[in-house]
Amino acid sequence: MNQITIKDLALKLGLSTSTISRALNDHPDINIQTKKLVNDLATKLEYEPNFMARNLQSKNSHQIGIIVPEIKHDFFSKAISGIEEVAYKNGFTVVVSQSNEDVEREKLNANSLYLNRIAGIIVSLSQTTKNVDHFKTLLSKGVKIVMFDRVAEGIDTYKVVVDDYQASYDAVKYLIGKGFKSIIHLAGPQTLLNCKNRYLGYKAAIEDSNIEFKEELVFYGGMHEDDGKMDIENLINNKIHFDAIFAVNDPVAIGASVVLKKNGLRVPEDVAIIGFSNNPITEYVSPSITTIDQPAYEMGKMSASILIALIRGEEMPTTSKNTKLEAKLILRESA
Amino acid sequence: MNQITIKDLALKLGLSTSTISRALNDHPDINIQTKKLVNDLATKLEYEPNFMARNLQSKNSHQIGIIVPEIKHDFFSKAISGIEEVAYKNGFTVVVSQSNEDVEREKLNANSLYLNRIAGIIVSLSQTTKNVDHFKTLLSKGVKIVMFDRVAEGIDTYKVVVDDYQASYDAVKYLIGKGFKSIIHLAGPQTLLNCKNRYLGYKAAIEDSNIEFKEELVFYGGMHEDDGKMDIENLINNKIHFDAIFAVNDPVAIGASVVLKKNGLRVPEDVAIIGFSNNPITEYVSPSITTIDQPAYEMGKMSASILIALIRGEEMPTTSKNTKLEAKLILRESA
DNA sequence: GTGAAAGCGCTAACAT
DNA sequence: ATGTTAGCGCTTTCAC
Repeated sequence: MNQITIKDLALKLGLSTSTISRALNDHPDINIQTKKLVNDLATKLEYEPNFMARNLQSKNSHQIGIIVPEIKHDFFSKAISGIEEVAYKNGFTVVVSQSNEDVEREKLNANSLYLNRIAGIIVSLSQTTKNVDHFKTLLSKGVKIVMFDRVAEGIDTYKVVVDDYQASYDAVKYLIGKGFKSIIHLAGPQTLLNCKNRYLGYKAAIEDSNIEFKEELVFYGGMHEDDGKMDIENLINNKIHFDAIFAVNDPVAIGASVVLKKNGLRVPEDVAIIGFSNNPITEYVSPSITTIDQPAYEMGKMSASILIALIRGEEMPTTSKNTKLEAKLILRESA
Repeated sequence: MNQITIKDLALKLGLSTSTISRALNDHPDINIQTKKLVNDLATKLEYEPNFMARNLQSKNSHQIGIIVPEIKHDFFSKAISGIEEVAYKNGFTVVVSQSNEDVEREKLNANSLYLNRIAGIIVSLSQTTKNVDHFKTLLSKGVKIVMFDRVAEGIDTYKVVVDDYQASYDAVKYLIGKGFKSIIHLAGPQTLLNCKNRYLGYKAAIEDSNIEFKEELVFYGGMHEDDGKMDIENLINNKIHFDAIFAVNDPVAIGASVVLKKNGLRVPEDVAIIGFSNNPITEYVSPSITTIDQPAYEMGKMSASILIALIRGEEMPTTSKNTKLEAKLILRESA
């Protein structure tokens, strides 16, 4: 573990550490021959710069912190891959942490990243995050933050989302066009802006048609499979009539589908279903689930590009603080 | 971004930085009143220690690096959660990176972790990793390494696996007991020890029964869905007879299942299938896939415990360098 | 073109 | 119980 340092190189070459440092960093002042000398010895001795020392000196770490609810969700793991892609290309490494849908864990993660003097944070909020004061604090301390997908209102930072409103609007319009009349919405936490927009898109689509909007047909819950199951079980037990479901995301849609089948209801003949995110599993379940594709990988890349520009104080890749990427309806068997 | 440092505290309190440092770290020598004084001011001023400086000084980072093929696989994301769990409890943070099944990327990731003076590395090898010289190099530089699931032979480090041999043996014995006679094996890269053991378990189960073992019934390929598809397509095109499949993992099993269905073959009546890993998707596909459950979360926790003990030079939680956890057959519709 | 010296924030041996 | 000093490995002014 005995690391070669620039001091070692300096000693062997009879030069000063500053010359070594400059040579290694290709500083214009240094004689080209000296540079060669230094670099040759460095490779020969397998010199590896100590990033910790360099970071301490330069006061920033070239590490990007990511906080997502759960990496096991296909959407998030794809987004992370996108972030990694851009990060590596720009000489940044990536630290991933999960909030497990728990605000408290989210706070801990955020703070721990900060203590490690992370260069910036890319975050997608947990379900239980009601307010984002912990991120506002970091922001005020100068930490660069980009939010994606699960973003919050009322925090002044860059955000990368999909046009949740429009995509939801289109999906529900599609259901209406197919003749469905009692379309319920299994909604997510309205503190999350994307969930709110999905709800608003649903509402607008209904109101723009000749159907009466009923708030009683909106059921607010979580974003897991169990939430979808519970909602539909309740509806069936209470004999509430509906012929289509617009779910806030795919797990909820799948949970709903499972319960419907168990109760002898046919999908889509008796009840149609549309989910959100295009999780690969939606293609495998039977019936396969109609859903909305979010460009997860692209969202990750975009978030990273923005964050890195922010860190470097460079020109931003986007004009607006709110980047909206396109999402599109993927037709399958369930609707 | 102007950080409060111990120097600031020292100045305000008229004490030396060393006293502040010791007070903050609860050093026994320090007067209890002084400690209170220091800690109170620290909280008041929102002092946050600079980990980079601390790490530079102590020459280690309290960061654990993870390298997995792809985080989107349920097995790996669960394992990562397990690692995180233990890491956080012990004051370590976690840096995740993906090799994308590419050795070259794996090498880059490993080296980048090393340059960042990571405290240790937990790795599950990529499919394309034929030799592990890059890890041997790190090992010789004193980096602590733990391998899990996709481990290699011929490298002297701690490993956490499932009893792949026994689990495979049991699965194939189960198929034989059900009366299947032409059981093929869709095998993974034999450079990965777990793949090799799954193959050996398959072979032993066959040989221990009254069935002739035929190497022609073993098909070596990758670990993705497409590999399973390709193999089965070829078999069908070449009219090779088989009545059961033991696949090296779930994606391969699912790929096989899809092609069988497409060709009008019934699962399990015409061909039975058993996968490996208990990916949640195996429960959702139709027919659901019989598979072997690996305790992913536990494996992650165990790997992290071992690595941290290794880093701290503490007593090891395991007696052997090879930890084997139990895997068990989960019966579903496909076999 | 190169060197000397200071400092990033923190810790720890060695005083006192 | 507290202070002084040095140093972790690197970069960067300021000299020459």
